[in-house]
Amino acid sequence: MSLAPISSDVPSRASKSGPHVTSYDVARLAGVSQSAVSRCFKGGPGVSPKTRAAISKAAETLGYKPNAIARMLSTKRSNLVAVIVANLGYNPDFVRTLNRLFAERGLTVMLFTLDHEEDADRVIDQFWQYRVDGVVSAARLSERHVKMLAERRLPLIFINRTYAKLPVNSVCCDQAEGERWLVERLCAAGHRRFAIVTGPKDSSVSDQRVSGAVEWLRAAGIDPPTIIPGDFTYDGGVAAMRAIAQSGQVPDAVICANDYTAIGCIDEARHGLKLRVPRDISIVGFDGAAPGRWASYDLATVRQPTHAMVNAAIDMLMARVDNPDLAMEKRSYSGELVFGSSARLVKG
Amino acid sequence: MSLAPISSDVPSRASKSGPHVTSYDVARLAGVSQSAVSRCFKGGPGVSPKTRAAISKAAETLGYKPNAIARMLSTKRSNLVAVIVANLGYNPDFVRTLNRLFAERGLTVMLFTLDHEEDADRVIDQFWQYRVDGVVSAARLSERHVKMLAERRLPLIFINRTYAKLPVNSVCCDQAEGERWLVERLCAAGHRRFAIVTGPKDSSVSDQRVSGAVEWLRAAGIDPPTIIPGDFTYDGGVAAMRAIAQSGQVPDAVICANDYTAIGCIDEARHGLKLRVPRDISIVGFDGAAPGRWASYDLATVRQPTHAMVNAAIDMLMARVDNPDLAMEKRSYSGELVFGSSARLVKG
DNA sequence: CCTAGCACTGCATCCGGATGCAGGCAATTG
DNA sequence: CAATTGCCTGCATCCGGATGCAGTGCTAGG
Repeated sequence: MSLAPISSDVPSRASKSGPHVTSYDVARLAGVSQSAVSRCFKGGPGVSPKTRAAISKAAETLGYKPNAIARMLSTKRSNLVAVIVANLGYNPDFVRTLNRLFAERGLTVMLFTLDHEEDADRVIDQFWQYRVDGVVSAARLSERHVKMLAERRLPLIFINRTYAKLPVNSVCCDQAEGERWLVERLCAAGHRRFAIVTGPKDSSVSDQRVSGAVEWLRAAGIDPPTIIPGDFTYDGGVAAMRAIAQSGQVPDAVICANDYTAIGCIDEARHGLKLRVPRDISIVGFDGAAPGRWASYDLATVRQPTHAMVNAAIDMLMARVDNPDLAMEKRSYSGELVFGSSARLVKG
Repeated sequence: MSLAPISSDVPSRASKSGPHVTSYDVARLAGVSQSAVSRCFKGGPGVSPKTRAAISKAAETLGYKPNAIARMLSTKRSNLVAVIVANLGYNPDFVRTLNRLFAERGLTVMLFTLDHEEDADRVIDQFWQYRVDGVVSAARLSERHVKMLAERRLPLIFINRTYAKLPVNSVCCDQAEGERWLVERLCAAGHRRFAIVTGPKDSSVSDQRVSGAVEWLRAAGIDPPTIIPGDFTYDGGVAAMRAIAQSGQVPDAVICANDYTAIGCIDEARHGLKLRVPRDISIVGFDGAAPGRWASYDLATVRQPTHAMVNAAIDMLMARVDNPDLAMEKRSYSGELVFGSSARLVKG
C-alpha cells in the first residue's frame, strides 16, 4: 500500500544502548526479525530449533529480558494481582501465604493496606490503572466498591468476608462451626457464665464468630453472655478484660473474636486481675496466630487452614481471570480445634 | 512522506467498547484530539480551561482512567517499587510502614519475600521485567546480585544491611550503640556471666549486634560470653535457652539478637527451666517488636525508629530514581532503649 | 518431476498514552 | 493596522512486544 521508505529508516529503531535491551537488539544480533524473538520468548511452536538457538544465544549475550510492560499492553494480561488487607498486623500469615503461592504461579502481588475504608477509592483506582488481572481481598469493601469491580469485570475473591445482599466469591473458614466446638467443649467442662469479646463493628468475621458462639450457647441452654466490644488487637483484649472485671460479674469463660484479643485478655486476667488461667477463668480465641502457641499463652483456639484457603482463593481467582463469566462461588473450610491450656476444654 | 490514507482510517482506533475506556474514546466524545486528553491528564499547562473542562466532563461520563501500563511504556517511569523482605514474620512493621509511606507518595509496592537466597535470581528477573523504578531490600542479597542491580542502574536501598566490601545505600539502626546501652546497664546492675543468642549466620544485623555486645562486654572487663546460635525466631530462642541450660553454666544475663528470640528465651527460662525472670536471669532483645510490650514479657530491648528509617529509605530511593548518579549513602539512626522488666537494668 | 502440504519467517500493524513539531489563532506591541 | 509573541491544538511518531497474514523454502506424495 505505502511506498517503500528509505531503506535505512526501519532498522533505526532501538539502536542506542540504554540499560534496557529490546527484542530489536536481540533480533539484529541474531540476524532475525523482531517477531521471531517475540515468538521465541513466548515459548510454544512456531520457531525452528536453529532460530531458537541463535536467538537464545544472542539474548544471553545481551542479557535480554522481555519488557513485561510492553507485553501487558498488547496482551492485556498483566500477571499482576492486587491483594488488599485491612491491617498487616492482624494476620501476616495470609499475606505471606498469598505472596508465596502467587509467586509460585508466576504472578506478582501488589499489596494494598486499607487502614481506612475511605482509602478504598484511591486503592481501587490505583490497581485498576495497572490493569491487575484480579483482586484478593481480606479487607471489607463497601457494596459500592464490590459492584464497581463487578461492572468492570475484574475478578474479586474475598477471604473470610461475605455479603448478605451481594453475590461475591469468597473463601471462608467456617466460623460458626469452630465456635460450636469451643462452646460445646467449654460447656461440657462445666462453664456456665460466658463473656464474648467481639471484633470491630464492621467486621463480618467477627459477626459470624460472635453470633455463632451466642447461638450455640443458647442451644446449650446457657444464660446469654455478656458482649464486650473489642477491635481484634491485643490492647483491645486488655481493655475488654478490664471492662469485664469492672462489671463486677466475672465469667467462667471468655470467648474472643480472635487470638490477639484472647492473648490480651489472658495477660490482663493474670497480671491485672490476678486471676489464674484457666483455673479461675477460661479464655479461648480464634485464628491460629503464631503467638498463641507460645508457652506463656498456649491458647485454646481454632486454627484456620490458611494454606488451603489461600490455595482455593488463588484457584478461584485464576479460573475467573480465564473466564470472567463463571458463577459466583463460596467455599468454606473447617478449622482445626487447638486444645491449648488457656481454657478447660473437654477433649475428644 | 507517506500518501494520505483513506480519511476514515485513523478515527477507527479504539472504537469498540471494551471494559477499558481509552483516551481516544474520551477525545471523540469531547471533540478534541487524543493528545489533548493525554496532556489534560498529565496536569500542568498546555491545555486551555475550556478544553480541560470538556475533557473532564467526557472522562467523567465514560469513567475514563488512564492506562498506567501504556504510560509506563512511553515514559519509562513505572511508579512501581520492589520491596524485598527475608520473611514477613520477622518484622511486619517495616513492611507495613514501607507500604503506607510509598502509597502516600503515589508509588505502588511489589512485595517479594526471599525465603531462600536462591530465589533472588527469580525475584530480580521478575521486578526487572516490570521495570520497577527502584528497590528497597530488608533482605540479604549476594554480592553478585547487588552488582547486577548496580550495573543495570536500578537504585537499591538496604534497610539494616550493609556490605563490608561493597558500596551500597543503606539505612540502619545503630546496632552497636544499642547493644552498648544494654550491656552497660546490665553490667551496672551487677550481671557478670553473659550468654548471647545470635541470629542466622548470614545476617549482618545479627553480626553487628552480636559483635557490638561482645565488644562492650570486653571493654567492661567481663568474661567472654557464651555464644549460642539462633535464627531470629521464637522457637530458636526456646532452643537456645535449652542449650544454655544443658551447658550446665546458667548465665546472669542473655542478650538476644532480636525480640522474638528473647521472647522464646523468656518462655523457656520460665516454663521449661523454672527460672524467675529477671530475678534469676535477665533477658534482653533488640527491635521493638509489638509482642515485647505484652504484659507477659515486658521485654527490655532497643526499639528501632521504624518510621524514620523507612522515611529515610524512601527519600534516598526517590532521590536516586531522579538522579541515578548520586553517591552511595549510609544513614544510621539511634534506637530507643526500652526499660522492660525482663531484665534488671540500671536506669538513667 | 510436479504439486500439495506444512513449518517457518518477516512485514505491517496493534496495544494506549506521551511528546516534538508545526500550524492556527488571539492578544500584545510599535 | 501590521508584526510579533505566546498559547493551544492536532498530527505523526515513539515506547517494545504480540500477532494476523502472506510469502518462502522444504518435504512428501502422486
